[in-house]
Amino acid sequence: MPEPRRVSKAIIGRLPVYWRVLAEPTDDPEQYVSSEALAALTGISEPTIRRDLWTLGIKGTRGRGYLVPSLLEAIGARLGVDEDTAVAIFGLGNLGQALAAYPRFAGHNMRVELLFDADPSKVGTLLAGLPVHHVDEAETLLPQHAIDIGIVATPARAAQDVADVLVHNGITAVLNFAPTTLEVPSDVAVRNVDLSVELQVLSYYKRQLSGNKTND
Amino acid sequence: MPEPRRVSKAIIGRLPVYWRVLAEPTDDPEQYVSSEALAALTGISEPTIRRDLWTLGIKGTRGRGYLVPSLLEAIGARLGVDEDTAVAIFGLGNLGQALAAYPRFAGHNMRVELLFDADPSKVGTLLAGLPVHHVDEAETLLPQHAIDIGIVATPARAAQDVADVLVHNGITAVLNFAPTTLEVPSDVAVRNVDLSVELQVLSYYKRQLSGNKTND
DNA sequence: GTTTGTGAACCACTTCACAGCC
DNA sequence: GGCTGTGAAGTGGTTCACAAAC
Repeated sequence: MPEPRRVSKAIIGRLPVYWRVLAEPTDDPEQYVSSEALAALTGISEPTIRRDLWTLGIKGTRGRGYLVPSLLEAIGARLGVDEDTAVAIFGLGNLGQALAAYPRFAGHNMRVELLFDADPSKVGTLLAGLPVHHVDEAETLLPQHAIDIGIVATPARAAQDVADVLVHNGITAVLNFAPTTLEVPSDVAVRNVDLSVELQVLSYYKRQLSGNKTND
Repeated sequence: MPEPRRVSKAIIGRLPVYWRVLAEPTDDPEQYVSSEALAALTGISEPTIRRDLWTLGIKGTRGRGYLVPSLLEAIGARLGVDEDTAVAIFGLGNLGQALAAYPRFAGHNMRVELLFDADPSKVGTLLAGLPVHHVDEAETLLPQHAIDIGIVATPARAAQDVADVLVHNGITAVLNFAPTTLEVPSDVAVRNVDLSVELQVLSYYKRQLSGNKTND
């Protein structure tokens, strides 16, 4: 029996959140979790949770909830958390260095495998135990490593060039921290994280909220 | 004349992107920009752009497009980019330090004003020209500074406590980098940036894309 | 009693398509 | 000819509400 419906983009964005709260080790490991309990932990509404799990073909038990281990297993399988994922980071300014040292890669079967920068004074140094390569070497190094995800942490002006190299080497998943829009073929997935965008959005809501007691 | 329709959440998320490409200094400053040109620069579809600007009450000129300076002005006013915004950062690990040094705050009339950490060895040191305070001092220091946005860059286990302090001191905008769901009153805006979530989503799409050469 | 499962209704957002104006 | 303005249509996603199952 295949799952009843197509797994939408919105659901994919929530799966890691479900996985995060379920994978968290608790000192009181409950066998079952209800949509109500999950809603409290994730901030996602109960009906949405039930609909999501139903869409994924995950079966619960009426009166009890969903069996936690099988839930984790099903969601983890969707996300491919058991597969090793290799990451290359481009741009080792403050942010890139922080990313290279990010401790949570390991807990997600992900490992940083290649580091690139354009600054000659950084090339050849070690960062988090890895050598820093010049970005011009990417064209030769990327094919030698089976990189799954490219992280762009360069200044905006360099980001498109990096994206082009990634695309040229068949990488289909890009996490972009540069404040610019990357142009890539439609078969490449890009997620943008732009601090300025987030701050401006918050700035907007802050103004709305401070002057206005009514919500939404 | 007020705008024809309510400005939706989706539109607010796009405004900073419009603003980013429009504010970028170009060596050939065109007077007018069409929805087609904006679409090429932002990756947002033409009909969506026209609808967004119409919703904001921004008028274009048929046959020409939108006048760039007035567009910038109107969008900037919505976002409140001309108002000074003060930011406090909690948690000065690799990420927090990178954020404290982030150069783009200034270009957005934002300034980092308070730094907090729980590590006594960091307290009292200077970071990006600012003294690091112990997080326990937040309760007294936050009221003394008119902080608009709180940034949470602590480990997950400390994040909720920080959020509680922020809420208690009337801060209504929070940018959360900790991999956890913050519980806040409904009149507080929270934006979550979780690296693990982004990577897992990309991991999902990468698997979808690599096995499937046919376009969607 | 509790909690899932799920069609139907609802709501939000995007796109169409073309009239209106430059 | 070029591009905006906008009602109408379409699509996608969320919530309702209650029957079914434990």
